Amino acid sequence: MKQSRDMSSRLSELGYRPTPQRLMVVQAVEGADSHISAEEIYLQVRARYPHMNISTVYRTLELLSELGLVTETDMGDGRVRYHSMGKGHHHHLVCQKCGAIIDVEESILNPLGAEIQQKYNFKVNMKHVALFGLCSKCRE
Amino acid sequence: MKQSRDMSSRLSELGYRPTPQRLMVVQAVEGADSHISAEEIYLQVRARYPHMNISTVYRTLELLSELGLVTETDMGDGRVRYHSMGKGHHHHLVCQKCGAIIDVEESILNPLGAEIQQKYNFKVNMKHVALFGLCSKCRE
DNA sequence: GTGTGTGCAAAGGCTTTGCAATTGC
DNA sequence: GCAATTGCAAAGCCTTTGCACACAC
Repeated sequence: MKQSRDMSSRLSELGYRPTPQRLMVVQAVEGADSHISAEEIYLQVRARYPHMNISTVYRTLELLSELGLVTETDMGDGRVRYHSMGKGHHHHLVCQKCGAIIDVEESILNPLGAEIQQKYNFKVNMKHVALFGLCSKCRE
Repeated sequence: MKQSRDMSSRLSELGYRPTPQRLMVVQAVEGADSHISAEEIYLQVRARYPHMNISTVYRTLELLSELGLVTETDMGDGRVRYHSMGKGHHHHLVCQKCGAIIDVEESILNPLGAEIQQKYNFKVNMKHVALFGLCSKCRE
């Protein structure tokens, strides 16, 4: 997995050890179809490596997040979800009724971001956007 | 307070008792300058009514929220904040560095909402939007 | 060796729940 | 009187922290 190798070397470059635990967390994040929670990562990694500990998962995610290698998004369900920066990002529409999560192309928010930057001198973090509402099914 | 009277009659209309506890929670939400947390409401109400209990606050807020009388917003700090629907709403820019919360006029999101509705048939809940990023001070 | 990283267990913060007692209609 | 509502205490959920051990360099 090329991405993981990148992350691995990225870690050593920055003076962090690319430990097996860290690499397994990285792989889980990169292997996930979509945003993945700490617990999901934990369960996935633990299947291969039973000693894995949930605090290590959290600590690794915190580190990766600080380094800008993964993003954290709160989908409104009381837990944080993680996503690999390397995979390109997009935004999310979260249905408040059925919980469906719909991915949205990134560019759709650009005009809004530009306007907010201009009017409020506020730089919107475009890696961290979730909008809530009602999906097509639930609107019927 | 006119709003509170409205809420009070609203509650009885719908078959819910306008108990003192509920009315005090309503007043606290309406009296707040901005979004207020459950704990802030609790402390405020308890100052006048020492028996008040935090679970009653949560239960009341849940009810008010179901009835569409207050909105819940997660500002990304791990707790939910509440806002009276009667006071008109706006959106928020939350600085990820200093935590500042900047109010944004509601209309700024209208074009985006329209586009999402058209392209994804998803109805964005415009009462529930917070965008994260860096405020002007922290960008320097 | 020395500092970095891990595992474990415990605590932390916010929110929810079970249940008996109380209240309002 | 009866259902709705409250207070209390306990639990629940996700996440963080303290500390001793283990590991890498």
